[in-house]
Amino acid sequence: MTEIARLTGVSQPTVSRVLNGNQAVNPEIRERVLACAREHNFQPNVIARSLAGSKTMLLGLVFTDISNSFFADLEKLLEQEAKKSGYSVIVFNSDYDWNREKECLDVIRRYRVDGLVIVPVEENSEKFRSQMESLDIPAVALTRKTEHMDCVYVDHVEAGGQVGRHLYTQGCDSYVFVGTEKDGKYEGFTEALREMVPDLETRLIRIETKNPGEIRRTLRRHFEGCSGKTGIFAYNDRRAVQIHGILQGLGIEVPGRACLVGFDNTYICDYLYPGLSSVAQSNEEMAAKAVSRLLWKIEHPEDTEIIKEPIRARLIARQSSAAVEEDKS
Amino acid sequence: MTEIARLTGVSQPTVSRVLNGNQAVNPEIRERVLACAREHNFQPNVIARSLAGSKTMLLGLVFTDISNSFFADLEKLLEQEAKKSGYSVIVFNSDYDWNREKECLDVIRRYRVDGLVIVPVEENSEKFRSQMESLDIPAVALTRKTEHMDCVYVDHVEAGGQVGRHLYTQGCDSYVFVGTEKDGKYEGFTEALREMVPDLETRLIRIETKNPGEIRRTLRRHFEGCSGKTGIFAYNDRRAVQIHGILQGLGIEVPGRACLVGFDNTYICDYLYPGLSSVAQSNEEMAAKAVSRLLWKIEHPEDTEIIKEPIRARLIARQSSAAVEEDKS
DNA sequence: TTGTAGGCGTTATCAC
DNA sequence: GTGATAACGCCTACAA
Repeated sequence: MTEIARLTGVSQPTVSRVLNGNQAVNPEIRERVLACAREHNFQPNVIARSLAGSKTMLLGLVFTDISNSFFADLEKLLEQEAKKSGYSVIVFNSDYDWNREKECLDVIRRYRVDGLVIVPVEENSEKFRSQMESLDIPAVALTRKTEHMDCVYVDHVEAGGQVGRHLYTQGCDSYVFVGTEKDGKYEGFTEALREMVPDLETRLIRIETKNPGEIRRTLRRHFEGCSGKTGIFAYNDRRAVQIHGILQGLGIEVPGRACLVGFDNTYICDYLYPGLSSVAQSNEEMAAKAVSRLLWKIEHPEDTEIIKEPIRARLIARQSSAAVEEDKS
Repeated sequence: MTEIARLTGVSQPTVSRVLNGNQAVNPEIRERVLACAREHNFQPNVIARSLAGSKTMLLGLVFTDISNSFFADLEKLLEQEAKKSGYSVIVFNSDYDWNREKECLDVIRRYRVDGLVIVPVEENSEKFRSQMESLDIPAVALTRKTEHMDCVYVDHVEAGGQVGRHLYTQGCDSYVFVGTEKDGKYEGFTEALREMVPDLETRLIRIETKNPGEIRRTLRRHFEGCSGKTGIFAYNDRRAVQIHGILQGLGIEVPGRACLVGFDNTYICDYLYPGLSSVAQSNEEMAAKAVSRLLWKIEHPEDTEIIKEPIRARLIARQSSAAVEEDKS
């Protein structure tokens, strides 16, 4: 910048004014400066600007595991949204590990980012709460419902309910949930079913293990012991694909004997045969809401209100949970 | 920092020395300062440090599309590697678009990152070359073989050869390549096959479209017209899964009538039924080599040598390309 | 409209 | 060993 000032024979602040479009500058000088800047492909030093201005134009992004394509997709969208307002993102992975998460937050503090979007490892632990408080940076939790800070998340309970009603409607009379008990999807799933299936307890099993052999044995036992149609709900598509493969190996027809529903609605749903029903979360919406809320907080630090923004998911039904066998024309 | 100096009754530069472990400081003062820093959970302002020191401890990462899980995986590994040396990463997506790539590079320049890892949109175009030159930052190209700059990439030609030989060995007598002609995998695949199959031209088709209907028709026609075993090689797992689904829909047994091989060896390979053979690129190795090379260049700016680092992939054979039908016990 | 002066939070280079 | 002092590149007054 000083260099440009020297070359154009004006003072450095004048160059600054021109480049920032501030105030009024002599049109002639403006042109001269702009030309020179273009010629040298001048890019202002954001670091210096940050130091002087106190805004870094950086957003910190902390994921649990960006190699999970669901988060990868979010990162892309968040970056896009941030870019619209001139922000760049600095990205971290906590690997579902508290200590790493803390390390990430420390580094984030060192960089004096203007805001933070985080997928917490343990969203409602006291540890996390106090860490976020001591951080004291505008922040939004993504994907998880938090009590003590702003959050944008998909309503898993409601989504689980959708899946429960769907599978019931497809004529299923026994059910399998693949995932953990603590999952909101499980809660919503079972709640919805209980309304229609009085003796649900005897008709529902839950599979938590990831061990293929164990899953295989459990499913075989299940299907040997019942003749009706079974509705299977897996907590994500990855899991659903695994179940799908195991069912094929066991010779259980989908959707003939088992209706299968996944979660995340990833590309694989269309590629699998039969097409995998899945619950679509609108990542675009989540990313947009998270960033816009964050920017608002950055610009209005006085506003300490905590906003919880649940986003409704929607079930995309495909052949894997169709009531009738599709024709293969 | 000044604050800590005030609280501990020493000068600010002294605090700096303590915190950086520089030089010799009075042990007593050292302890006092460290204690105070810990108490206030002091994190040095990297921005200011960058301005003064001229190192930002930032690496720029430019991907074509991080929502592709292959790149997402790389991002995670790159970040891990960078972190080992105290670097953080600032992440961009070019979306396979020249202009966006240029925008990313501009922003990267503004942040005065110490180094850059980039997956180029068009690795050997003149445009890209000149952009990288004018950037004038230590940089390494990832995934693509570049002539004018350092690169770390998987040897696709060699990998394609492995697949060709494998499918031939499995007893295939006709072949399908799914992907573009310009792909190194195609080159290696056909070269290897040509050595063993004299009339390859009549036994090989290539599918480039992503349209499921078109693919389906092409494959149906192919299998109606030949009775032997067909080897199918898809340029990535995503594509392979699609083909896999279409084959199932057509009632073509895998690996009975068709042997299928994908590329990237993603999680899905184990989950699919039958398990999908695939080529594993060592992302760990790529990430580690890219970062270590980059750090070396950062520390030795005088070294202008260009190093090309091809990495060998390896074929992971699973049931989808097994010579014999597996037993379903 | 433009230039001068001071400061952002560090590091580095001096004297003391 | 330690404390002044001058950068680093920019922004924001304020003065001209």
